[in-house]
Amino acid sequence: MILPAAPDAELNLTTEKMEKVAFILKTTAHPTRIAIVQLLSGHESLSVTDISEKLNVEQSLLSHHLTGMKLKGILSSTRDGKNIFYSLKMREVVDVIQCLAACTFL
Amino acid sequence: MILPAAPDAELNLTTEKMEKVAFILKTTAHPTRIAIVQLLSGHESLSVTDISEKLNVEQSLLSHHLTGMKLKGILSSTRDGKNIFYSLKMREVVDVIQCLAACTFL
DNA sequence: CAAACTTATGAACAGTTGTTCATTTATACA
DNA sequence: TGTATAAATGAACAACTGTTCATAAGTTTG
Repeated sequence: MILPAAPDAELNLTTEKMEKVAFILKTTAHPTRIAIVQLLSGHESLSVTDISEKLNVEQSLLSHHLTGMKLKGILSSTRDGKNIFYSLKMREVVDVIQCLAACTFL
Repeated sequence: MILPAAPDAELNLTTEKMEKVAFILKTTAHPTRIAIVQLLSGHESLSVTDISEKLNVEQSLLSHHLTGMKLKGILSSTRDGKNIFYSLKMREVVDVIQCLAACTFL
């Protein structure tokens, strides 16, 4: 059973975990990548072309972002014919973004 | 009233908010800075020397991290005599780290 | 198989970030 | 006022990141 964190609980991470958390944060910390997460949070999966059109990001640049995020475990992909479909693998990042986005002062 | 996010809720952020979220994530995405947040989550405030000793980070480097985090609104500081005490201003980052840290696969 | 389409890759480059070191500023106290 | 202590600053530099461009690789269809 996973206990929900009490408000303002004291953190208690090992060095290793801090590095992993930093890694995930870093991987997500970019407007385009957040937009990708946001978009995929509302769709089971989308092709590169879909994402490129919806976000208005050029193919090559998007591909770099996508492959990076896949490499780091945030996304997964499968090919269907000519298309490659990406989907959210690490759904927790949605919660993280949600959490920060809920901050009234932003 | 702020509603808690439903599990796997769809994100819906404006471009501006995505940039702000990215900014916060980026500011936090570093093992030392996460360690700082962790440490301060358990103390009202700590001096630079306190933090330096507890985290084993050299004074100047720590100062760079601290002033950066303060500049970006994550920390605040007040002087008391020779010491400068830092404390957590944006407590939401604790929740963000908490959330990610709770991922079982980390 | 050639042409069209979709996505990935790699080189190149600018810009940013993390770190170290030396120096400076601010405060306390003898 | 001089010395000690605490923290900030700035220059310098290596490492990393984001972006563009040109090209390659995989797939479908004629």
